[in-house]
Amino acid sequence: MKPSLVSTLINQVLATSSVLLRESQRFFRPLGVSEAQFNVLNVLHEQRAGLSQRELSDVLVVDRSNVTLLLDRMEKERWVARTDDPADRRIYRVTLTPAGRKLHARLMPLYLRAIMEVMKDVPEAKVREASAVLREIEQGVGRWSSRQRATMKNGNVRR
Amino acid sequence: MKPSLVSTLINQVLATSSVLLRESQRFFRPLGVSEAQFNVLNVLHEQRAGLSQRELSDVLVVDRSNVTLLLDRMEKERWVARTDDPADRRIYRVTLTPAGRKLHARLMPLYLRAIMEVMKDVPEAKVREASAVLREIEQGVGRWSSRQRATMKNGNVRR
DNA sequence: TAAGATTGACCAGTCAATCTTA
DNA sequence: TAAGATTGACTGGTCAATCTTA
Repeated sequence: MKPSLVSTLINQVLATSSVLLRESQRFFRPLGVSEAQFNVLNVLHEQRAGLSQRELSDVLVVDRSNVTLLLDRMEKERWVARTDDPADRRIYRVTLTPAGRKLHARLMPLYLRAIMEVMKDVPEAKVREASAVLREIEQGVGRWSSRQRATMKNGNVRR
Repeated sequence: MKPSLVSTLINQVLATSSVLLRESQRFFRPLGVSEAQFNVLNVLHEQRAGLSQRELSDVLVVDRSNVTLLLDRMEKERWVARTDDPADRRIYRVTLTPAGRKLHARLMPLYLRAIMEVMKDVPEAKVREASAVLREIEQGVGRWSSRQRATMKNGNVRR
């Protein structure tokens, strides 16, 4: 495998995602939410019982500290609620409010229509294939990352 | 084509890129640069004559205003230089300094080794295929975006 | 008029340090 | 000790407005 090929794919992933992020921001902005907030709506919509902030940060692949600020803004808009967990007082259960559900119900069809429009020329088999490769990359990065951390912990010796 | 399939791929692109960004930040940080700065080094390395900030923002797919700040920090480290364009006084030609080239030469092999390690189990054909699909998505988004802008300009009438 | 660069206000992400509770 | 949430300092991204030059 040639390094240039691999490098091209990595760059392509980053470029595509950067374009996706930019356009989805432009798409959501006039609708009153950010792309990150839409993700939160999506995740919580599937989790009627709510999630802890820690769980949210894992699903969203962002730092815990960032979830705090994201939820602060969404709580101010009354789209999500932090309620105390009855069993563990360290934890908030984060849930959608009725307003949050309503917002999600309004945005989802618009979003789906837009991405179907974008992808209408790509055959289904290719879509499946690409998803699978990306998943492999994600896992590869995960393995690489844990190996790195292990190396660091062991003292990172040079000789 | 089912919307859920498309939606899955989009989410996968965003998740993979988010993991890539996070890990490459952790990778570059101890080396003294950010991921965005490494990209700048890469782009300028291929362009001995230098680029305007506008051209840089197009290649990097970021806003012009952001290039200003990025270069401010890199100029302070003496990795890049802004020189006046002899033909157009509005423009800076941005080039790598010798220190910038040296840094690039030091980082590139480390980076290539890391991504080869990450991708070593993915067959070459799949890598090519995935690149192609992502390129199609990127183009699809581009087309969608221009159509949106055109619609906005025409007054965005409801009836 | 338009195009390149900058500035200011904002959102989103990271990390390191701290507080509270398990 | 460890885990969940928060805070503060920082980078990186967007947009809108402004300044200078074409």
